[in-house]
Amino acid sequence: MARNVTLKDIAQRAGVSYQTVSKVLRGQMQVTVEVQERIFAAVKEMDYRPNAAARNLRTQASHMLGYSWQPNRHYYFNPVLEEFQQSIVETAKELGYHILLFPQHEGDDLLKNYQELVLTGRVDGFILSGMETEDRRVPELQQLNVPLVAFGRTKSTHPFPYVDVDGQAGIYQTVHHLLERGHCRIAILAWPEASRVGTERLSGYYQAMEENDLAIDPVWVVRGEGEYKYGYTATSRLLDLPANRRPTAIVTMMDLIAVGVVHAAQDRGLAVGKDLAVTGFDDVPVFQYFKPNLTTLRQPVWQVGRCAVQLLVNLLQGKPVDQQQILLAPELIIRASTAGS
Amino acid sequence: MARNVTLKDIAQRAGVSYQTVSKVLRGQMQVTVEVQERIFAAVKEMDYRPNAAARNLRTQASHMLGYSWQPNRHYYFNPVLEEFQQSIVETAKELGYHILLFPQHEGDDLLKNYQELVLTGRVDGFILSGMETEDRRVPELQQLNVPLVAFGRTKSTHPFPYVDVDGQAGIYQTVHHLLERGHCRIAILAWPEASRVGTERLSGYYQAMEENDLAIDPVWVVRGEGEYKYGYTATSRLLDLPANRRPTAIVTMMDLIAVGVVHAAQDRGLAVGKDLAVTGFDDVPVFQYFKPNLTTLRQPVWQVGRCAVQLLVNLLQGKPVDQQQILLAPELIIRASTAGS
DNA sequence: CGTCTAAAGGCGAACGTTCGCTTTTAGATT
DNA sequence: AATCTAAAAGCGAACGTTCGCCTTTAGACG
Repeated sequence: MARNVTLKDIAQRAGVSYQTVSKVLRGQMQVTVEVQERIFAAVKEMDYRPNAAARNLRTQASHMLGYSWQPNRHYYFNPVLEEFQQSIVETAKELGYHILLFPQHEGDDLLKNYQELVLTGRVDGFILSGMETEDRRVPELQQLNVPLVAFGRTKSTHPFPYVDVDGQAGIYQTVHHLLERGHCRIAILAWPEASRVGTERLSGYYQAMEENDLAIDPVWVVRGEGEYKYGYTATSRLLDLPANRRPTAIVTMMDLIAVGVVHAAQDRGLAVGKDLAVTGFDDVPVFQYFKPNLTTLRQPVWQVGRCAVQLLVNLLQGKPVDQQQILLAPELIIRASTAGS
Repeated sequence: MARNVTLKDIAQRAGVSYQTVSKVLRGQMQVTVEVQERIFAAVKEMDYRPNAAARNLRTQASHMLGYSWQPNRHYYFNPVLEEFQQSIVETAKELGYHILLFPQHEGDDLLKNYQELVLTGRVDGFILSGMETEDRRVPELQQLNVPLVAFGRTKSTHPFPYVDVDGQAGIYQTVHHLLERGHCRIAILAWPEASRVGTERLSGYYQAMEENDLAIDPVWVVRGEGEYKYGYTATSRLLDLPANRRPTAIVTMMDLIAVGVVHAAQDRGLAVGKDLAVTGFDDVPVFQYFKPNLTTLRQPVWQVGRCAVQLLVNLLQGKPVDQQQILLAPELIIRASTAGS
């Protein structure tokens, strides 16, 4: 590979000192028009690019952001990963940053891995996703004094910058939609009590039901873990209830769970959308090939990525930020699974 | 953030010159046991990490690999992305490298983007995936003299290092399996003639059929583009054939296409697995929730990632490599969609 | 006892920037 | 015509490494 073009090469050709070239290129210095033109011409002709390592060394910043997510331990199926990655890469690029990949496996020694990246100066800050209720990453990074922005909140009392989707508003909207369709016995497959996201979404359900003065049978609120199977078994139990307590609609917090619900209903000969309404969460693209198509909440993943990167970069550059905690509303997509009869 | 610990800090504490510390830490120099112990003790106590930017500047290498893939332009659904990313990150880490994210959108000015990364010295080489038959990235990167390893081949006559899955062997195996199950009218939904991968996989079909002295009705070999819809419409046409020419098994090159096939068959009241055998390609995890489960070819994605990174790093470090073109066999996973009657 | 040798460690320089201060130049002001 | 001032450009130093060569030291040998 040919030796790289440096500031000195440009300076020589333009007949100025190399420091002047540096300043002119970054707009830190005023020079006569001729000099400026000579410099820009030389840059163009020689195809000069500033050396990243030298710049990083001098400015003590890498212009790299680490992106950390927690891979699903069971199998590879992360509906928002690709979209999110693309949005953060694109936004970072616009702001002059790059994204370094940094998956965080179950058993990994977190602290050590993060230190490795931070103390070597390889990254300036982190974007975290796949947040858990009690996420170890947040306190540990904060202790290291590393700027971070998370996609999602934790239970932590210590405030930190995040961008999240307003699950409460989303579920509220969903339940509202079902009420409009005439349902009044609505069940919800929630998550364990310890789940922060779950609890918050559930409150959207309570809110909508209360606003319409509907009594909630305690058995309609199911708490449980798991995905497809959870949806299937929980639904079987709900459908075993006597007719006057049996729900006519089931709200879930994940498309895959909703698919479990659909299958449980179909296995009993029920027509989903007609005999039973079902809703999901996430709008996973591939489920468009399931019948019936799912009414679901689409997260504004792209926008979350944009906000997160913008926020992080502002923090890094010491710019004032108006909001360190951002909440975005999901969009209700109405499809056949709640079509009504 | 506290000032970073440097070689000089360690040197001072250990009572040697900082250059000596550098050499000892990298095993380039022999010193007395006492000195060595003093150095290691100081490193440990002060938690020293070499500064990446300084090291990169001096060694003219970034120890970063760019990972470039071409996002699906229609929607986000890349079954192997996450697994592949994790395998390359893990392998890179073992070899002292990091992965920089670099999605390549449709309309992007390739050359400019790559130059940006390479000429600034931000990455040492590239891992490419999502290869197209005539992939512009390969010649352009080669012209820039940038080391690369691809996941997949192109039609290019110019040889380049790649790791790929042996689609011919995979389809051969699949057809062989169907023959054993007693099928002899086997159709295949191939890709357009221009597709390199498609043509190669198709040859596995011809090979298996010929070895068993089976005549191939030309209408069984369908060429077409698209995904789900292609599977659906092509199947409808095949099932319209008169009984003595109608295939009893359909081989596809993608799970999603296979799902289209399954739906087309089911819509005519056929029982897939019994009346019609169907096979996919990729073993997309989420299709385990489709009925019937698909017989499919699982790509050794993790191993591909490992090989690709190892190969690239060897090339970068000028180590001798025995094989620049690596072919790995996919694994046939037999499930209900070819169960037989 | 002087000389040679290898091992142990030191030292200057360079990688390509950016930063802050100094010098030169040209034009305006007294 | 001497002085002042701001604009234009230059210059040395530093960021934290690695590299190659040089110096010192101690022990072996004739």
